[in-house]
Amino acid sequence: MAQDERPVVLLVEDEPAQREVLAYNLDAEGFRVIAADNGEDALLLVEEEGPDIIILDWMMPKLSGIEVCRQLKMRPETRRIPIIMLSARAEEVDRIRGLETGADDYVIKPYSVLELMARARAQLRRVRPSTAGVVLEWGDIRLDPETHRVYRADKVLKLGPTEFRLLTALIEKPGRVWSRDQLLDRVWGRDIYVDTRTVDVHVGRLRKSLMAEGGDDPLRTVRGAGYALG
Amino acid sequence: MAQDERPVVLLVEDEPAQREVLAYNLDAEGFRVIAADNGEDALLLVEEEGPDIIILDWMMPKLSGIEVCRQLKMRPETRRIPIIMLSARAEEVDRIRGLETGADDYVIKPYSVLELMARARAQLRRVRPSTAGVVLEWGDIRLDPETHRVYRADKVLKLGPTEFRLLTALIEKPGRVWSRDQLLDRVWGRDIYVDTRTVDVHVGRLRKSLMAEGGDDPLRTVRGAGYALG
DNA sequence: CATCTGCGTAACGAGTTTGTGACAGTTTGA
DNA sequence: TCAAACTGTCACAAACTCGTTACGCAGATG
Repeated sequence: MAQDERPVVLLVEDEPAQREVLAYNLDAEGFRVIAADNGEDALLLVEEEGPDIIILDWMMPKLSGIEVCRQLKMRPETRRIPIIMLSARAEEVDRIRGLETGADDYVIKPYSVLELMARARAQLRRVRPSTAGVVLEWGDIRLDPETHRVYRADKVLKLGPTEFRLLTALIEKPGRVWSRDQLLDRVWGRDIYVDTRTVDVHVGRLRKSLMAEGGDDPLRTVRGAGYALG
Repeated sequence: MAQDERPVVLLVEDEPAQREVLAYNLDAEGFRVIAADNGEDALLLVEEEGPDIIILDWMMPKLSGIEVCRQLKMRPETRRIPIIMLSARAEEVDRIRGLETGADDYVIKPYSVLELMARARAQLRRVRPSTAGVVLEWGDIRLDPETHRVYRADKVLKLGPTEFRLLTALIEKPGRVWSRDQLLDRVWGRDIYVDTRTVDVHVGRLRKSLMAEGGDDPLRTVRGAGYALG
């Protein structure tokens, strides 16, 4: 799942004027917009960019919106991306067809831009509910206490329980140096007896995990004092 | 909670084999099915049961589907019930005629059962948009608290009561990690004494049910912390 | 330079946590 | 009433983590 700040919308519309208006509004709405003016390019962009939602015009050169929709909804790895269809035809029959091909919603031209924005947001909420809790961040490292997930540069990292608690302790006050004893208190618990060298080992393991996908070492060793994040 | 809040479909088809197949699928799709094998009975059942949607065969003894449709669409108290017509004739002329009589949609035999189901759902959504109240969704998993039904990729899953409650708890905040104790509180009840390992077993059972029709494991085990959906 | 102290890390066995099949008791529905 | 479905517990295996130790390197000290 793309964990960029802004959700990515793929806008597929062959009419440049329409495309520009929509792109502008979607951008203002907080989406990152990528666009295509035909079905073939659209399918390619889906693979390359993995958008969070797709807005798809019905009539298009090369590959119709219906066909693009059908193909995307057949593949397991893309079927979960919400698709909103745009059409100039108002007939009820068309509406039904649109739903049949698997489109998640359907807007008839001329539409209100606000309505389309609202529907886009609704679809996005449905598939990718926002984790509204507190997220701790430092640099490109993000730690979500609620989901117990740690990201670096938008990639999910795999940490052991102690590594997770250690990082939580460090990221709460970035830059601050903690002695080994302080860390033992905070991470292991006040009354547990563990050798202070254990801290070194776990800092080492955390370093390795944080750098598993590349990137600098974000942990700072302060000789004679302890450790800090940043 | 209402025991049977399922939408009612009236299935009118004189061919027993066809009727059975459709009835089975409609049931699996979440409809309560009532059936008739001729037009006269159909009209009676509409009065007695007030179905939410009607699937109507074209050719039938006593009173043809066209005639039933026309009569229903003339009466104000029944005209709003969506009607889907089935026909063996593929000619476009028939299609138009069907729509003229007031049918809301039209399916030509041989049809894909899935297609018919999709159209039935679409019609129902159109007339009765808030039929289901809140539906909880995550990815391709859908849970309808009102009908007590769980779908994955549009297929109905069979869950035990505890599995259902467990999934409900998890899907309310997708991604969030719940400790075993929290889950015991939420799913089993605050003051019940149950071993925490029971949670593991039910998570295992839920996993099995969710993956019965294929698909990834949507449940995440967070070692030392608990479980999460996604 | 020789020595000393602190730190990084591979390796390892012990201990913990989790997954799961089996089972007996209970509930549900026909 | 009976059969089927469901529940909670247990036991065992597998997977995973933990803390410790030992050894080598780097900086500091003199």
